[in-house]
Amino acid sequence: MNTKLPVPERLLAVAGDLFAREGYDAVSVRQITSRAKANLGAVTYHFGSKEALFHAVIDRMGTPFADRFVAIAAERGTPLDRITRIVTMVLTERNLPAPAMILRELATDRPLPPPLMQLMQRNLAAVAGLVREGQADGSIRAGDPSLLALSVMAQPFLMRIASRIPRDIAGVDRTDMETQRRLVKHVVTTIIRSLAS
Amino acid sequence: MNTKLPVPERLLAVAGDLFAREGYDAVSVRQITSRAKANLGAVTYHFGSKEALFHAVIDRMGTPFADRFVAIAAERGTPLDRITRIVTMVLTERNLPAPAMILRELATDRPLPPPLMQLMQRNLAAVAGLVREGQADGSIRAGDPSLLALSVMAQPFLMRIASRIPRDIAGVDRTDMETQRRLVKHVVTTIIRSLAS
DNA sequence: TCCGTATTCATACATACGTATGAATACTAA
DNA sequence: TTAGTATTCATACGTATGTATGAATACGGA
Repeated sequence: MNTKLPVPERLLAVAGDLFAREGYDAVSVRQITSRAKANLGAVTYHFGSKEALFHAVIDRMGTPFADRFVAIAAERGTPLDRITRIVTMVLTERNLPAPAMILRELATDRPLPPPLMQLMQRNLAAVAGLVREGQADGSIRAGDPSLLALSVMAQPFLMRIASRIPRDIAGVDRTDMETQRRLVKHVVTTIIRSLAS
Repeated sequence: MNTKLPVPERLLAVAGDLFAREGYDAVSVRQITSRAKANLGAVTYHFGSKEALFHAVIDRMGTPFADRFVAIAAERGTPLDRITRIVTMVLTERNLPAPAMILRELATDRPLPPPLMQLMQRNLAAVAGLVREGQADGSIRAGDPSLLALSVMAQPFLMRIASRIPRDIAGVDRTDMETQRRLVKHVVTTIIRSLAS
């Protein structure tokens, strides 16, 4: 870990990586501080607690993620175009820990961290807005925009983590460039078919 | 926990509940044994280790789950009908811990437990088979059956865990009967639209 | 330079963890 | 009833956990 950066920054980066990959419970404060080349007490000192650091991490990785949603939603193009762009972004962007993080927390009975809730709220609102736009101009079929937004996001989120499923089971392999292009095309086609009126 | 059942049975039941709700790392052997009214050493004695118990739990909850998939796939009706039945089952069945378990493990970088892999393999194979059937009789559009199967399952799996999202964010609320019916209808409609040729 | 605050550091604390141990008890077949 | 195995039980071991403590050091403005 780059020792030039300030300690809280290093902690956020390392913790973000570890939490996203292993989950909150599987990562210890000692792992974080040692990889960040910080003292054991640094988490308590700079963030107050491990949980507070976790929330800060969600915030830090979630804000630019949601910003991308909002930015794409504000671009030019038909609503279906912009939805396609968001879906493609979620599928192809490198180092995008948010989807796995969101799915893991959703799948767990623990109370959702407030920053995670806010993050999902922003993402879904952006997509739901596009759905409403499309419904208004007749390009998207009728239906609850919130539900449709959830349906839209379900596939790219799941496909992203499903790249862990061996190819012989699911036919997904994110490492191969050509396979990835086919995957994006597949997901986009599937989503547009489910949305178009 | 019903003390009439044999200890390994009780351990499987309690551990299944806890692992499904909290995840492997957040559950301790002491929690399991105390709720199962068994001795602390019971996990080691009957299963060998906490991890072995985890695998046994996946196997025990996964087998009937996958059996349902295979059974429905073998029923009468058009392929789209049977896919609809599987999707409805995943969405409405009570006490179905498998989807959350699968999503959480997929979202985590740890090696997938072998029984979980086998479970997904069976589920996806059942759906992919139906897709192939539908492609053969012309009712389902062209496309990689494995990918289409993944696309089909993405929504019910995500919607099941998304019931944790407050209604004002996502419009999902599994507790209300009428809302649930609407949700099933929505998901089924969306999936059929994305599959039909 | 000096002072006061901010940060780092090593270490301690209490608790929790998964597993091992060996004695005690329960059970089953002869 | 007895012998032998299966299971239960309390407890111990070593290690790991998140956080607290107080001394040491670094730093920035007067």
